[in-house]
Amino acid sequence: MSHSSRREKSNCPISYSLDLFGDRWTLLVLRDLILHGKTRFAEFQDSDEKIASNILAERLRRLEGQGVVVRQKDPTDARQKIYAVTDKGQSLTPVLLEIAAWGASHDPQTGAPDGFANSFYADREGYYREHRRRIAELLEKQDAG
Amino acid sequence: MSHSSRREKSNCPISYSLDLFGDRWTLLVLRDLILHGKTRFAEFQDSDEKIASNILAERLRRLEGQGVVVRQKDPTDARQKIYAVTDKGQSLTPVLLEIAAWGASHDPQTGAPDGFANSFYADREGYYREHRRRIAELLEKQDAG
DNA sequence: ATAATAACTTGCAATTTGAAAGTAATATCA
DNA sequence: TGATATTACTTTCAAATTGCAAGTTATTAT
Repeated sequence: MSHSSRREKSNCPISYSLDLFGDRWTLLVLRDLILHGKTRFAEFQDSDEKIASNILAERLRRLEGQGVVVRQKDPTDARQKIYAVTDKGQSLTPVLLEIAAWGASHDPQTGAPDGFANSFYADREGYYREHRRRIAELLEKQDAG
Repeated sequence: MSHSSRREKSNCPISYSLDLFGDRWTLLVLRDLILHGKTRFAEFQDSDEKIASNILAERLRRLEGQGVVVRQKDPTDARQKIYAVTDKGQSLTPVLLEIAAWGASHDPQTGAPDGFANSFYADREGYYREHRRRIAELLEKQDAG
């Protein structure tokens, strides 16, 4: 009975999206997965915002249930699970980048790289492409390591 | 002590953004303001999701406090307040449209216009332009009425 | 004058969150 | 091999937030 099931029906696509990630933590987990290439439970817990383990577990369960994330066993260590985004999850990249760009351009103390928002706004498609490259590279290194 | 003040500091631009709109209701209010041209307290209450009046009041107060929204008195009726987005608020349009497009493309039962997501993804900048036109037109009609 | 209306506020029960501690399975170390 | 760490969670419970319903206050309409 958590989340949307008590709410009024709405066929608004924004409302649909918010049923899935309209809370603080879900988008931060997706940020770590999609933008930072994180894959382990403990890695999500390590980020600055310090998500509680019970909340993290619940959010990952929901994301998996909605087909946004998959949970695989780590072949090299049976204690660990590998979390990864599906295509449905990957397609949230532009949402995350817009949110990041907005934050970067309005937070006087942003920690985002200099000129990030401007170069993103100047050529979104180009930025997406470059981002894909960066992440592919990052995950490749992880597999190697 | 509500919202971010108890949280760990993070200089992540996404975290900054979520401090402002990382909850269900704030983005729905912004949707109504930015995408539907709503301007009155009662109009926000009328949307399908049925936000409670105390929550709505609190969210509008925060948005005003953060310079995302302004509250003006209606010159023709002293009971009413006119809510409008500032430039900072307007610049959230791409965030909302990305969220809408994602929802529309993944919700089998979306109520979004046919082909919305595709035409948005095909030419974002073009869509932003057209959207600006539509809203300008809409607000003009409201002033006339 | 009287009744509506608009924009809120208040009170309170119910839900959700967050911090801390605990558990189970596996891996590493001495 | 037995003891100690790790990893990914679960459990517990107090505290914070939410959501309804019912006010309240200041206008405006009849």
